[in-house]
Order: sequence, then C-alpha cells, then structure tokens
Amino acid sequence: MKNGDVPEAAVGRISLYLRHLEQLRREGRQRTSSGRIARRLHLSDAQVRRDLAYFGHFGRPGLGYEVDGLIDALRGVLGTDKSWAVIVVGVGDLGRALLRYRGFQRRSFRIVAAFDVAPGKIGRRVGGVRVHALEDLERVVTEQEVHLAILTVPAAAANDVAGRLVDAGAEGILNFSPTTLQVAERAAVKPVDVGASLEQLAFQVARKQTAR
Amino acid sequence: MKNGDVPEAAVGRISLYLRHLEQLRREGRQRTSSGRIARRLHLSDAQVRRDLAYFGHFGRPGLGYEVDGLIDALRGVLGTDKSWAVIVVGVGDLGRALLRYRGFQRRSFRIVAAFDVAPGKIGRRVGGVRVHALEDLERVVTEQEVHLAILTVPAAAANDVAGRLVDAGAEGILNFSPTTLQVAERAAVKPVDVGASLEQLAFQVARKQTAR
DNA sequence: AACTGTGAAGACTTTCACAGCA
DNA sequence: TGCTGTGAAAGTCTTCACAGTT
Repeated sequence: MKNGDVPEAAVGRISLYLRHLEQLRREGRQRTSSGRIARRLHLSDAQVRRDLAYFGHFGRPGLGYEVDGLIDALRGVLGTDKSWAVIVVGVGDLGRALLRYRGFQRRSFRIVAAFDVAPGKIGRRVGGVRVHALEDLERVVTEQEVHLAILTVPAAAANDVAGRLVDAGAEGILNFSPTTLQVAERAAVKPVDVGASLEQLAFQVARKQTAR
Repeated sequence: MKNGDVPEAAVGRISLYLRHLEQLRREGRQRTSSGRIARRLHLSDAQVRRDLAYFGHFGRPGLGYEVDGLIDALRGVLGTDKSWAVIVVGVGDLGRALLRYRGFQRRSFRIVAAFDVAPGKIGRRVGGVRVHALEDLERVVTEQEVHLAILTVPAAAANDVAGRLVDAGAEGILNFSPTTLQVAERAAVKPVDVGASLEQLAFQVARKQTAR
C-alpha cells in the first residue's frame, strides 16, 4: 500500500462515517460501536474497525467509540479540522446550485469566489458569492490562497481552465466537466459524472432483472 | 467474483470508455487501441484490454478497436442501448440543475417527471419537465414505467420517499440526499455526495503536501 | 510491427476469528 | 458480556508478460 499503509478505499469511507457520526450527535447519542455503524452504512463490523484502526486507536474494548471524539479524530484525518478556501469556475445551472448549497460550510469548505465568462453574470452575486471574470482567476487564487476548485465549465473549456488553475497554485480540482482532465501530476483531480452514475445504476438494475 | 466474473470496478470504467469513444467519434476517428485509450484516461493498457475483454471480443489483434462498434457494444453492456424513463424527486437548486441538464438525453435517459411538496412549484415546468405533487409519485411511477429515480430531497425526507419509490416499483435510486438509504434489497442505490468528494480531495491534497 | 486476449503472478482489500480490555 | 484491534486467510483486482492474430 502506498501511504502509511492506508488503503484508498478506507479513505473513501471516512466521509461516510463522519456523516453518520454527525447524525448521531444531532440525535444526542454519545457512544456507538463498529456493529452499530456497520448496520446503518451497510458494511461489516470488521471493516469499520479496520478502517478506523488505520488512523489510530479511537475505540475502547467493551465500550465502543465516543461519538464526539471520533468526529474530531476523523476530521483531523481528512484535514477538515481547518477551513479550506474553494472557488467555483463556471456559473451555469450546476455551478449556481453548488454556490447556493449550504452543506459545504458544515464540512469546513468556504466558497470564496465564482468565475464565468458571460458578461451578464460577472459582478453579480450567487448564493452570497461574487462572480468574477475568468481573467481574474490567477489573481484571486493567489490572493485568497485557494487550494481547491470546483470545475463546472463545458467540456471544451475544461482543460484550458484546469491548466490555468494548477499553474496559479490550485492543488485539487473537483471536476464536473464531462471530460478527463490532463493536468500536471502535482494536482489531485476527482471526477464527478452524474451521467456515468446513472449508467452504472442502469447496469445494476438490468443485471438484477436478468438474475431473476 | 460475483457476476459472470466481471469486477464491479471494471463496470465503473465502462462509462469512462464510452465517454472517451464518443469524443473520438466526434473528432472523426474510426479506430483506436488499448494503449491510446489508456493514455487519455490515465489507466494502463492491460487494464483497458482486460476490462473490455470481460464483456466480449471487441478488438482485433494488430488493428485495435473500431470506435463505432465498441460504442455500440458498450452501450449494450450498460443497457443504455434502450431508453430509460427517469424521475427527479425534489426540485431544489440541485434538482432544478439536473432537470435543465441536457446531457442525460445523449446517454439514453429521459426525465419524464419531477416531484416536490412546495405548492408554488407544483404544476410548473422546469427544463421542459412538469413538476407534480409528491402524492402523484406512485401513480406516475406505475403509469410511465419508471425504473430509475434521482433523489434530491432533504436528508430528513429521503428514507420516506425512497421507500415509496421502491414500493411503487422503482428499481434504482441515484441518491443525492446526504444520508444512507435503508431500502429493500431488491432496489439498487448509488450515492452521490459532493461534500464527501470535496473531503476526499482535501485529504489527497493534504497528503501530497506532507509527502513533500 | 502493431496489436489483442489471457494465464499466472502480484498487489490490494475484506473477512474471519480470537486474544485481551472494560 | 460486549466490545476493540489485529494476525492470518480468503477474496478481489491489477499488472506482467507472452502466445497468437493481422
């Protein structure tokens, strides 16, 4: 395994644990166990314990895990114990929806600026965030110390914008544009493709049908 | 392996291949090879060949793969050679953005109806799709033979709506609500969590920083 | 020479099963 | 008794490497 012996797949589940634990906290629960977590998230208890143990000794034999403590620990693991400045590039329907989404705050991401090329959008505010001209991208990324960008531009523009983002210092790109980005290796890219997700769902459904 | 010896991970990449092949077709290319595909999608050539070979003998030694033929074959694999009726439940910012997104058509998904509880939204049209009262859910799912649903309601309502969807006959749910659904096993659920994706990106970025 | 398809090896991930703590 | 953390085994997925086709 590559990094401190932590499988990539386990990292992917940490967000899931965190979301569930925050739910428990809202319900006033102070303690839980690998078995309870597993049941809710459709995993095995062994997997939950193994995943959590990759990052430290968070539980106590016989008692389980303390909700508050585990939340803090997992936030530390993900790096979301500190706040991250994020920008949104592309203010179409999807960009607008993301700018208005209030769920990022709770997860320590604050959207500090948006960008678009349409003169009619530049200067306006969406979800409390100012829309800038694309020309200002480099300046804002530098000045506001932006590390993460959400890319929601048309596929044809995606690689150009992504290259500019990375050159300006962005280190992570959440890519909603329906194309595979070709950027310098120092940047991390995470693709999100709703169409592809629907296709995979269709495949699973079709498979279940034939299995019958 | 569970299903005809096809790993889940390979299925996940089929959409990616398809998107790339359609790009090639638009560019007028008629043929490609595992090595070329791999370079563009950041995979290994062996992986591309293995993935495609799970589903059939699509290539020709020495020549590679024919773009058109491979597109048709992969659509058949995913089940998107036929059209799927889809509904969107929850017409908030995200639901609205998805209703307006024109990319589903090309992938054989047609959104036939939307649902919400807000009286001000019911009866209106968004992206050419009629918004119905949530009460009409069961009737529309049955009448229009809806197999797939996109769920974009608040977390608190998600399980209730999901249960109704499955009872009404829906077989797949693309879940944007930030909660893990508890539905009957006969239904397939695919979660999409943008917040979680951002968290994983943050983790990768933080890791790269410490590696330095 | 340029490729595919695929056994076999290797790498990674999950599950089992249990010693030991509360 | 109820639980964690973890070696060891089992299972899954990826890569290597090459026989065979065009």
